[in-house]
Amino acid sequence: MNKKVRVRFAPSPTGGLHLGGVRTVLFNYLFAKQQGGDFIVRIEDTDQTRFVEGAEAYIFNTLKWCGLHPDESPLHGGPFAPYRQSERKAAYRQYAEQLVNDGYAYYAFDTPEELEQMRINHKTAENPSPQYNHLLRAHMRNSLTLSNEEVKDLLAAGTPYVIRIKMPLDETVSFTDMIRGEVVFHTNQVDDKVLLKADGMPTYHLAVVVDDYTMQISHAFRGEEWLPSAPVHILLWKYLGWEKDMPLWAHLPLILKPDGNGKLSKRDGDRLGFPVFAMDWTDPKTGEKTIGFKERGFLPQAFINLLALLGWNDGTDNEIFTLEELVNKFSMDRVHKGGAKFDFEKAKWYNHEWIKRLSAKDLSSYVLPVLAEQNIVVNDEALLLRVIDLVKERCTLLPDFAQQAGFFFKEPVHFDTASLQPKWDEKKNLFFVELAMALELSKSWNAADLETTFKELAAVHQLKPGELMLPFRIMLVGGKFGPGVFDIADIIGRDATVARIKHVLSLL
RNA sequence: GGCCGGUUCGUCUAUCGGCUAGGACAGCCCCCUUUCACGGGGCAAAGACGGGUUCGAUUCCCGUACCGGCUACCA
Repeated sequence: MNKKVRVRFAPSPTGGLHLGGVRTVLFNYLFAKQQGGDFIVRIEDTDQTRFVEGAEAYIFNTLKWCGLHPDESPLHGGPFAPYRQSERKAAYRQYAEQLVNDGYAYYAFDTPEELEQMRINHKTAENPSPQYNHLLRAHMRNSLTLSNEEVKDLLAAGTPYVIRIKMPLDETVSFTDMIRGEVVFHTNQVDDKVLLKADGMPTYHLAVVVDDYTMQISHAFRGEEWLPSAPVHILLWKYLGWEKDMPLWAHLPLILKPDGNGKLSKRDGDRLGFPVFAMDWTDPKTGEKTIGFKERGFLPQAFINLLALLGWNDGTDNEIFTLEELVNKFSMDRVHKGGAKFDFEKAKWYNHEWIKRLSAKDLSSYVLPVLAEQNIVVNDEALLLRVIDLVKERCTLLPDFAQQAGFFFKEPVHFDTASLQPKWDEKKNLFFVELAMALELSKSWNAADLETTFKELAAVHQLKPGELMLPFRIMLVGGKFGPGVFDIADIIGRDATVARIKHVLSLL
């Protein structure tokens, strides 16, 4: 029997969503949609000390921008509500206690100070991070070392305690990862993770198992950093008696720093000058703002595309995929095992490709705001589309449209006369004076005729068109950029063309 | 330190035992273009190391090295 595919993305609302997070969402989404399954978003907010205002809303805004719509979530509702772990708090304790009763877990009364002391006492060169494990638990204050009476008294007195899993001795825990195959752990090496915290909240370890079970999750995909705690989760599935319902696991490779090594972090983006978060994120406490891919000028299509290809490919040379194509072609067994260093240059290339591919019409809603930044209001849509088609191949990021398209709608504020000055002379000046006159009188107005007029006049003045084109360009657009000059003149029209020539002439 | 994972051009990657090791980004050169792009062509660039298994290993196995992750009452 095949149970329905149900996957979940389970972020904790502690800040902006970064590349790796979005990719995890994406792989979940692609898998779910391909299998005709459900994509669930569950908020893992069991650590109340790390709660960050606005982070949850940010996550949903990001998903919306990416076009990855959840089937169930705290925002969208669903049959397994609530989807916030903080709102499911009451459910976890009974399972933790059931585990204690069944001998799979125990109460631990050690205070944070005692734990710290233990770590200091047992820390050696060979063992820099002592764990609360099968050896050390014998020396700590817990229901394994204390008598039943003592435990009862402590509990009755309201002494703070946590519930820890009791890792079995000399056992082997293994599972088959969809990406990595068989992974084996030895229980002696795993510590007694806290399941239920002193504040009554579950830790991730308990919550993820309980919720994945209750929400009937069929496949659980998460970052590779979770691999070491997998044995705890596997054992919990077993101890809770749910083994046959355990989801299939896949641990996704990490996204690494472009230089050096290590996991990509927000800091790396700041340091190297590229976004790491999907969208702008402002920390409500510090007011610190971190730029996102969206605001940096990426198209969601490109963002999704580049993320998908970071660790996955379809086996062909194709690198450009729509979301729909990804849904069709994605497969977990083609996901890489190794981590990938993030390359911002390649990321930009994806965006450039998507700008070139999208129609002017599709691009216009992204270009309009860029132009509005420069106080340009476009009310001629046909003109806008024509301009976009003319310049889009020159735009890598959306803000590039400001320079490439702005001068079609507004006279440049700055003219690069410095590039003209050195080679400027009276002959050229005269040419442009006459060009302005000729253009004012010309009967037709199109790129081809403009070019003819221009070249004929150059011949009359015994000047090479080549040395006049750049000046002309600078007069029309302000600098050494933009599409063909005659196309520009054609579009901006007679009045603007003549006015800009005269204006720059007056500057020289 | 221990445990787990990983290792093909600078980077992302193809290869499911036959390879003259392919593609893409970045780099360099040429053509197109009297801006910049786009487009076209080309150059340079890789299997961490050592053992096996095999007619044959980048591909399978083992070891070593290196890189990464984890090692919290954080996720």
